[in-house]
Amino acid sequence: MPELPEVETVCRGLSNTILGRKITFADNLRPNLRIPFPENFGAVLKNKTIKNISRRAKYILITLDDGTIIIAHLGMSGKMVVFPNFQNDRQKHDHAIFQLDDGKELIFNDPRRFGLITFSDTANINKHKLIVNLGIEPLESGFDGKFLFKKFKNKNTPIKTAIMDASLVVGVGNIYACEALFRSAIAPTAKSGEISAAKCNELAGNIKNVLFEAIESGGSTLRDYVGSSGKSGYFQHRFKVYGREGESCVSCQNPIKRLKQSGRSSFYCANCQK
DNA sequence: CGGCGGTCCTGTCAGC
DNA sequence: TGCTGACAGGACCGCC
Repeated sequence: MPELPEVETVCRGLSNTILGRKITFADNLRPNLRIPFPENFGAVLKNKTIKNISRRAKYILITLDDGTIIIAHLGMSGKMVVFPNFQNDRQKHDHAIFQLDDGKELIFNDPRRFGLITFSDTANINKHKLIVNLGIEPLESGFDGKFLFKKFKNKNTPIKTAIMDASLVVGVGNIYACEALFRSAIAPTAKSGEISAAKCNELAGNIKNVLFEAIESGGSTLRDYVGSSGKSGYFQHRFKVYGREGESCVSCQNPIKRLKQSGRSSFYCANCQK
């Protein structure tokens, strides 16, 4: 999936292309993704105008002129792509379509169906089940070394698992967790409670930097991620450890290793990261 | 409550 | 060529 930089790239792309447009027709092409589509999906959206597009964690929030908010998540394999014309043929795994008053069409496609689309509204969005327990945004100023040091106190959880915990900090997925730990020279298995205040500062800074740089590069494309314009990202060419098992460390030339933590692959340099 | 494993689903790739 | 198993960007849920 898209991690935070990819979702941010999609949001920016959508803002540039569909903001202010009216939805003339919308439909879900199957009853559910990870959760069921809302009842009356098309009827609720018809003739509503798109007033705002934002992001909270990896959720895309599309606010309409009546206060309805479309909550969309791309899961592991989801895409939201704007086409210049209404499409005659539906592609495999197209699950929802939004036709706009300027003739463009927004399509939600998700092979693995780990994504979701549901509704909330401006009065209730912060209380929404999917939103209410989310932790701090990593690119906001409140996310810093002090914050991490405080949260990590007395925690036995491996640092990699901790920074991927969305109730602590959102949007740090497997790729950027690995990359930020490498930049900080911290082993993914290090106990979070044993990370010094100085190292927490370094780590918070590197999480921000790696996310910023990835957003600047239009995200990372592994298999088939594309932004809302259908373009690939470029940050994957700058991975130092992710997906590089057996290749040499860019810093010390020792081979990059891989291990499983909470069911996810962690890539790291055992020599550089302690 | 914290932490971990299983699970949802399809697609791709390596190995035999 | 075709089968099988491992693995993939996420995150919820339930179990200890």
